[in-house]
This record gives sequence, C-alpha cells and structure tokens, in this order.
Amino acid sequence: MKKYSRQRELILQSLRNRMDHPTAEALYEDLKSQMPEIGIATVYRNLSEMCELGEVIKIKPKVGPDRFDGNAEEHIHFECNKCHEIQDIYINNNQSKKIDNEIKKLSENIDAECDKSNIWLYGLCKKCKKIVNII
Amino acid sequence: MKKYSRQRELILQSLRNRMDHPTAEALYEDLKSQMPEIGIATVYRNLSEMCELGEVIKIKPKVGPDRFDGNAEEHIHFECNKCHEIQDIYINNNQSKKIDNEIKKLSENIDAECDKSNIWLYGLCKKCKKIVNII
DNA sequence: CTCGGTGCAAACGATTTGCATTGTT
DNA sequence: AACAATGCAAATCGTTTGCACCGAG
Repeated sequence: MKKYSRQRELILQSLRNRMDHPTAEALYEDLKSQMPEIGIATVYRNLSEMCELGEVIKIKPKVGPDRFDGNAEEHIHFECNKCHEIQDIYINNNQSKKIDNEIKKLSENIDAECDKSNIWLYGLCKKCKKIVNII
Repeated sequence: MKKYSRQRELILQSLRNRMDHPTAEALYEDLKSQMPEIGIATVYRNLSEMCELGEVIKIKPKVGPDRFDGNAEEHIHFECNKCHEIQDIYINNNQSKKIDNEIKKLSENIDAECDKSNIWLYGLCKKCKKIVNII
C-alpha cells in the first residue's frame, strides 16, 4: 500500500513550480536547501514512479542527461542548439488537433496503432539568436 | 587530414544495410563477425563523427540506450510501447511540407528560429497489436 | 616518416540497486 | 507491529578518454 512521504511531496511540488526542465541532479541540488538529508536515489526513485503514474514526464534532450517536466499534458518542446535550454510550446486546441490528426494518421503507413506523439523543435532561442546577430 | 580506415567503412556500410535502428553495442556485436579485432571504442568514435558530419543520426528511444539510423534524411520514428522496436515512417513531399510548415510556424510562439524538427509516434506496432487482440 | 586511427583498459557520468534504518499507517 | 520509503554506498550501464601501437598517406 502506498504511503505518504514528505520527500515525494517536495519533489513533485518543486518540479511543478519550476519553469525550466531540470535534470534529476539539478532538482536534487535545489531540494537540499529545503531538506538537507534528502538522497539523490530518493529523487530518482520518486521521479520514475511519477513518470509511470503519468504525473510528470521524462524528456531526452539532444545534449545532456534526461530532464523532467512537471507538466504532463501533451505539448511541444524546443531545444536551443546553442545554450541547450528547453522551452515549452503551447498551442491552441484547433492547431493542436489539426497537427495531431495529421500526424497520427501517419501510423497507418506501418499498420500500427498510435496513441501518443512527441514533437521536438531545434534551433536558436530568442536570446541566442540575438547574440549571433551581434557577432 | 582525414584518413581511410576499413573499420569506418564497415561501420557505415553495416549501418546502412540494416533496417532496424541498432545500438552501438548491437552494431559492434554484428561487426565482430566480419572483423573480430574491432573495438567498441572505435564504433562509438566513428558513429559520433558520422553524426557530426550528418551522415547518420543518433536517436533517443523512450526505453533503452541511444540508437543509430543510417538514413539521415528527415523522417518520422515510431516506437512500440510493447516490444520497443523502432520503425521509420516515410511520408510524401506534400504531407511532409504541410506538417513541417505547420510545425515550424510554432517556434514563432517563443520567438525562436527553428531549423529542424523531430517527430515521434508511440503505440502498438503491427505485430504487438495482433498479440494483444488474441489475449 | 608523419600523424590520424585503432584496440585495449581504465575513467567517467548518470542511474539503479542492496540493505540497514526510519517513518506512515 | 508491519512494511513502504528513505539515505547511503556500492554496483551497473552506456559512453568517453589516455595511451602505446599500427597503418594510410
């Protein structure tokens, strides 16, 4: 039977409050300020449990270790080729459904039954775009 | 100056001949039959070099270590939730451009300059779909 | 002969696991 | 009291690196 733990509550709460997409390590470092005894294994264990429950999602950037996203709704990720920051892209329901249908139709090509899709965009983020233009 | 090596030739050739999306390890195991002395470091070194040159691509499945794809053209990947096999989905130019435009337009939402996109589909592949229906 | 590529083994970073202890129920 | 969850350290997995040697130019 599932038991409450302050660690799990803190981890979920902290991830939900962050707008970035922290690695397990980054989240751990942050949590230590509120709970110095917390162990990194606890962070990993809870994060993967939450992923299985669909409370959060694990994302795999092109560069660097896995990251976690406190927002489990289907949305698009953008990774900057330069600073490797990851940003969420939200779209309205019309756009979303249009693209979604278009995309999931493609699974017919291989006779598969598709339930989820995942879209990544890569390029230069707002900040890095500016820097490149200056140089 | 770049030098020829039989190892590199074999690696690229072998990857191009495969229809699956092998891990570095799997490719290495396969190559040993043709060249027993080959080392896994050589496989990794050459694969990442080829990725930088854009000759092949590295893909990150939901489950398991990185995989490599001998086809560097932009295309869609499908990963089966059950057997975790990865399949390519090719689409015609009309469809492709339509989706591509639709998607890349989204990067305007965050003021970014997008040059590449990456689409994954998840679900049950043809084989696993059948098995589930039997049970 | 030069120097880029290799094979091997050791190092590394990220994540998982075993286990004695702690905290929830 | 029972047993799920923790913290710690050790183990594991995938990948990279240092280095002596080999082979292409």
